[in-house]
Amino acid sequence: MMKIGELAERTGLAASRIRFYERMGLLQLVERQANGYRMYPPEAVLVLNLIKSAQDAGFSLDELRTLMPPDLSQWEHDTLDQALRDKVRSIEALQAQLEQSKKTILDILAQIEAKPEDMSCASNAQRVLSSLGLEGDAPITAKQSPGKTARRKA
Amino acid sequence: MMKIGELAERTGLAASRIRFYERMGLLQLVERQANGYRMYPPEAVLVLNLIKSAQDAGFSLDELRTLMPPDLSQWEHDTLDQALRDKVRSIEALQAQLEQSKKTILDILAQIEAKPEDMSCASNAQRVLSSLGLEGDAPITAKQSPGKTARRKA
DNA sequence: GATAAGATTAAAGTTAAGTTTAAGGTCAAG
DNA sequence: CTTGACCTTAAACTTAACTTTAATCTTATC
Repeated sequence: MMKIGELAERTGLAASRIRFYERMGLLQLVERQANGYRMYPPEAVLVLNLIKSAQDAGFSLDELRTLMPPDLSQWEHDTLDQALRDKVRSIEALQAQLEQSKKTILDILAQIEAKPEDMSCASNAQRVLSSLGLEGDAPITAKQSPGKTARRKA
Repeated sequence: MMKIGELAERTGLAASRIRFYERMGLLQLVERQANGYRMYPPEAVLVLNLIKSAQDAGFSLDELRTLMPPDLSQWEHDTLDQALRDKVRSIEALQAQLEQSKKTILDILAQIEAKPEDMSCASNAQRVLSSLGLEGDAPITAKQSPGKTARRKA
């Protein structure tokens, strides 16, 4: 059993962040001493690292709250299983999108490099902009729900 | 030349968002009529679509503000070029990270599937958790700056 | 001329994921 | 018995990227 400072040190998370996760219902794995101090079992390190990994994998805290087991022994198998499969699919979607973004950027770079010596920057800019196929999404009908992807890394 | 409503329709962005971009200094490409209405040239569609694409590629509005040309003809070649190259690198970093996240999740799935018939859910949870190499980052020295990656798609 | 659609503004609200602050308890060491 | 490190809480603050609201003006249409 350890106090919050040690848990913070062992996970690399700020103590405030650990308390925040507890408030958000993500970390039930905690007891209180007589003096009010939080005491954590060693598994709390695993759980917090799992939370970190899951966040990096694109899970929001909100998603995690519905998925994380309250006491490490109540994993709801089917829910969890489905969520993991969903997440793999959404990671794959993001990967595809990133690949596309990368291509777009590389295209832009190529276009810029390919600027004719005698062309003005202004014309080149026009040329580059117009040649990118940035015609937009034709927002004719409904917006499809975008699906969660990656968080920014704070 | 078009009014904001048409530009909104043509780009799929809410008018409030277009005004917001202007306030943020991202869209100088706008004039005012005698009545106060904003009027946009057709290129504004290109610029906004470029902003959208760049956002999807992981540029923050802040980054974009320093990169977007005020009038389509002042691209600072070297700055822009470098920013694009940087962004490609950070996209590649995010791709690698996503690949890792995906592997982790697939590992977890495999572990869950591999649960021995006679093992309790609790023990299986323990087994899965402990076998993931979630040992944390050994936050011994400094935090390296994480580098910008992808935005969430709103 | 009334109504409605669409434009304007400033200012306030929203969400996520925390951090920071203020005001205080607890505990080991000297 | 005081100092300093570490713990507690509630509440306020932060940042990004917008949206919403409220109050007003313009323009086109019936």
